[in-house]
Amino acid sequence: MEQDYLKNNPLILGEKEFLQNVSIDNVIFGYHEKELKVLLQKPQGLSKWLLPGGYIKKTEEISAAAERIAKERTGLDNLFLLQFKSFGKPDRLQDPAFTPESLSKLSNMNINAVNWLFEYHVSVCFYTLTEFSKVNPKGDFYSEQCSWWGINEIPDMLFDHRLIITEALKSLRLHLYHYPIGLNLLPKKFTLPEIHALYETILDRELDSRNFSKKLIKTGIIKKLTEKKSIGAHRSPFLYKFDNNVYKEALENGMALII
Amino acid sequence: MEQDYLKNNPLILGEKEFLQNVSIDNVIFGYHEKELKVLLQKPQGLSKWLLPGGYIKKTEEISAAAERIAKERTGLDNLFLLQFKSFGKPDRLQDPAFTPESLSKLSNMNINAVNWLFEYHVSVCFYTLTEFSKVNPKGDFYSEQCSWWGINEIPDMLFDHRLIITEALKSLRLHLYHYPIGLNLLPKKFTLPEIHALYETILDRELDSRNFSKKLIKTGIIKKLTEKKSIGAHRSPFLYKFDNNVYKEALENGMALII
DNA sequence: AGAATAGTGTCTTTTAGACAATATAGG
DNA sequence: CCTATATTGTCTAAAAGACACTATTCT
Repeated sequence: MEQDYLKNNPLILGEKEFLQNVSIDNVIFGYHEKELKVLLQKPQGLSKWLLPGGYIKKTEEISAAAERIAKERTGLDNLFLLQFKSFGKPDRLQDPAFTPESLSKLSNMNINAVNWLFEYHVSVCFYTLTEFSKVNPKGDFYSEQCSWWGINEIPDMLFDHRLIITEALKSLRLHLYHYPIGLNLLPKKFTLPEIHALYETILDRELDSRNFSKKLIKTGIIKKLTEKKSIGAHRSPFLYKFDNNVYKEALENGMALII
Repeated sequence: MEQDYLKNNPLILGEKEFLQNVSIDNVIFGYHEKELKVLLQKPQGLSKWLLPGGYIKKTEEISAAAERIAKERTGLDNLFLLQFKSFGKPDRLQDPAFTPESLSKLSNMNINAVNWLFEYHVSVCFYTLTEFSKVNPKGDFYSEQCSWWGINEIPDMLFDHRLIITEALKSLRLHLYHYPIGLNLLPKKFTLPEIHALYETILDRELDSRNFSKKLIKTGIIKKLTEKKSIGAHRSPFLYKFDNNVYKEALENGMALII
């Protein structure tokens, strides 16, 4: 991991290897037991937090760059990243916490103010949603910390990264009405209460369980199994699984789920 | 106009003034009398057509760049441009029709293969919709032609510009279900048959006129006037206008219009 | 009067939304 | 038997969708 990041280190490779004036930022949402969180990093020596982001190699597509960056910077793999918006303002990267001094200290290199990293970068942003209890995010070489933050408790962020998170959340919620989610998020076999809680958490509002089940089942996207899940006490709920064909079709062409 | 473009000419100013590896492309849809068209340019000496696009100055936001570029390259002003997607693949700009020779000929300058213009550019794309009968698009200094093309008769396009048009059209159609359109497109006072035709044209399908009117009026976004429009023969339809407050609110927070 | 287009109403089916009692498994 | 949770049905209101006749204006 660390080797990977050093091997691809923009501070070392610089503008020979990477595109200039464009960058990638990933908003990685994590869900677990009715909690929606977002994965953030804190560079050593800086006081603010950062989205896991990076630069695009001259040889790769932007979507591939987003995946590589997510892996290198957090250790998370096989994320289903969706591009949602690009951000570009001349002063995006001007932040009192991000200076040649802080960056020099962080990297143990001599970074000066005309370094390309301080230039105006247009950031192409992606978001994804994953199960955060199973994954163990690892910060990279430069990150002092890499951790999940509750969506309502975002710490002080560098640059315009708070805005980017807000926009990503908007996109995620809009997405929910047109496309299926949950495949990479719930266990292969899951219960109705589980997927119900997932939707409630993302939308941050209550959904009538009777109406929710009716609608979701009517889309044909989930199939009831004969098995039940045995949880600690009381009644064991039936298990369901996604119908892969319907799911794939809905991902490509959209679906109507008015919840 | 020509002076403006020369003043801002990327071929002359180059990487000192503009961001590298990022560009803007605008998909300008035009509507008039049941026809949906898109504005394309053909550079002198090239055999393929191009979206009006350009580069971002180091001092401007991407949205401002999109507006400036639209104006410089087509003469169109006050367009309501919406960012819809960014495109980035290493070989995006590799096209047998786009070579140092063709560009040299086009610009009367000596452009060689290592010029920054041939590098991998991530294109941030915007689209807009305008009335094409009122506007007289002017090509810029480098464009031999600048003209409207029917949405189903797109000519041979340079680079990935055909894909960009396809994606823009998808976005426009999706947009139609969530946001109002027409304010910059129809005359201030318009008739029900006119706005009906507009929606039918964009969606490329028939909409029952009775149901369409009912739904549109129920949203409160249009108001009936007492005047009628007199068109050549037969019955004169009533005029309507948009309710500016409702329209603005719907633009910001979305609306439900299931048509 | 006739032709062409604008404008509008009703019925049926589907969907949304509100609402709570019953069934079941584990203790 | 008790408790906690899963599951499911009905009613009403609203909306969607199918459908065609009447009104008006101009010629």
